Amino acid sequence: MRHLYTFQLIEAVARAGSMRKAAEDMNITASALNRRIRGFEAEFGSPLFERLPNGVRLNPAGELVMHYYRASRSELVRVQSQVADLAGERRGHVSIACSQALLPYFLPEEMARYRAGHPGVTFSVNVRDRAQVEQELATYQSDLALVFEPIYLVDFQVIRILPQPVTAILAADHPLAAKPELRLRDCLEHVHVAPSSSYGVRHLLDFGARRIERRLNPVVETESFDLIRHYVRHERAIGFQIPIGLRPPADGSVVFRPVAERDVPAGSLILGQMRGRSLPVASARFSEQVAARLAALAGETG
Amino acid sequence: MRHLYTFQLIEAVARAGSMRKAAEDMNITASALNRRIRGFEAEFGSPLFERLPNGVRLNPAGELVMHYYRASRSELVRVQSQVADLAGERRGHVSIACSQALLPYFLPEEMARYRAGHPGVTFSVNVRDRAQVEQELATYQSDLALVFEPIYLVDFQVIRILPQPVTAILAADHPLAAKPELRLRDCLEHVHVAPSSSYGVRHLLDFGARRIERRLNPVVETESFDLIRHYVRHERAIGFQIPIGLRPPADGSVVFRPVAERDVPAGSLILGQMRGRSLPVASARFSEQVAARLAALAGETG
DNA sequence: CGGGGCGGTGTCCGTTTTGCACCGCCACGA
DNA sequence: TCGTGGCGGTGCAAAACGGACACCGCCCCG
Repeated sequence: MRHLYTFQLIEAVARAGSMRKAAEDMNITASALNRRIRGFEAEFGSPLFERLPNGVRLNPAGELVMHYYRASRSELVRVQSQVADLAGERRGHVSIACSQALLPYFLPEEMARYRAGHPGVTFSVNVRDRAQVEQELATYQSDLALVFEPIYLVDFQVIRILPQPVTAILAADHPLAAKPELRLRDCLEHVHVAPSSSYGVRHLLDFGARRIERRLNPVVETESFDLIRHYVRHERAIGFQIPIGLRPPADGSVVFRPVAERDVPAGSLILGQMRGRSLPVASARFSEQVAARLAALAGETG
Repeated sequence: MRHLYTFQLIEAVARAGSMRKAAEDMNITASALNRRIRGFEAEFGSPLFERLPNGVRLNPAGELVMHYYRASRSELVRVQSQVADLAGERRGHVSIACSQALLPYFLPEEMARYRAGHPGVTFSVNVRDRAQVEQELATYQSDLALVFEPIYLVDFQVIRILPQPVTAILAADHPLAAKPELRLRDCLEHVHVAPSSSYGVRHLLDFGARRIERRLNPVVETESFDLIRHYVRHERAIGFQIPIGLRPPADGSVVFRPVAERDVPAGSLILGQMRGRSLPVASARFSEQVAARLAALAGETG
């Protein structure tokens, strides 16, 4: 939309940290860019950038303006999607920031189910750290977040919570596989593999271990839940994951056992959005579907 | 702000109902206006107006766009006022839609008190019908509403309520002045003057009268509370008003007596804003001051 | 059946914006 | 210490954009 072009330029400058670089990114000359920025600053009534010897940086006023721009832009695409909706087009786009555990089963199923009813709707899925999620929403890069144990602050608005106990993954012939529920102490005494510390599951495990004055000692530490899941087939190790990311394999070679909640507290899978924002129709509908599904899952187990 | 100029034109067209009239209002030619509108429609992806033989009218898409524009514009002035605020300027503007009863004492006092601390802040006060208030807020023409018995719907967000019993105004030597509280029946048997039916006080009186199967029979019916207040000095009549609009005159010629609440229910004076909107700093601060004052008044009487 | 008001278009022209060349400034490194 | 390269900013000419004017077809109404 052309009426936001100046803001687009401002954003580019803020991102590049220099007018010349931003000008190149936006395929205009530095002088034209410079003039637009100064023009806007004059019209707005206050500078948006600190001029430094080696570039520029947004000042507080600039931050506010950028916030206005992002909100404004997202609001506009919402209006456009509403208009498309009332023209009966049923088109739209949903962007989701999510945790890795949602990738194998939950999200593909939900997206396919939604697309079955709304073939015009497209999706983008961004895997994000539990710490990055809030900013992802705040900068309007994603409409929805579906995250395990997010570190959430004021701007994060919870739509629905699903408790997820930490679950151990073991080979079917692992000695501990006989028990219906595992104690953390037992797990730590066996060879185990764990996600790296930026993940919620690891956070909960570390918390539980500290309580009994023990530490995790993973033989493999990785960012990939996939790797963990497959590793337990090769060495008799214990992996950890949350139920929503797990389905028992057809051959029965791997089994899942909950870790006792008195040892490791259950975490929460949270569906959320940016506080106070009204989502585009497609995102709002999809969010309702997911919320309903989470509610159903909560009903099954609890 | 220049980047919203097209929307300004769209608004003018929507208001005028015709491009040519709007063009005249905006001091450009109809052709230029026409092209901007069509240009925007093309860029936006959908027409905003129904073309009728004798003009144009906003279609639903256009309504949505106008809403976006108004929200966007108000958001921008909010950002500007925030920037002014962080520059320590303490400037700003507060617009209030209010009922007539607030005009003589409450609002002047509150505005003066606020301006004593913030001399850079200016006010606009719009007297509005209790039915018009919501739209006033929804179109961002006023930031705040301070109204007696508003007809409020979803978009109206209540900040604070102050109960206001209907109060009779009589000459000090009126026969009923001897009683500390008046019954509605007694009032109706005397000569009385009343506000016209669009006012909350009248609404409550009518309601009370219907309950005892009587009707108001005012010898003077007027939109002016001032007129009512002064009329009771000239003929021995009973007028009606709410306490916040009344101060006993120094000469004691006129007295106020509450009407029994079992006859006429107390109404509510309501401070509100548009739901979900974040107000400019000045308006938000003023709203806090008024809310605190209303709370203090509620404490005194209740 | 014509006149007046409406939205829309073709053409011209002025204003605005852009690109190019260049300035002064500052940090950095030979 | 003195280039040197990158930075933001500016003067000037060319290009692009948007507005004004004249005019079209349409429809309502007298």
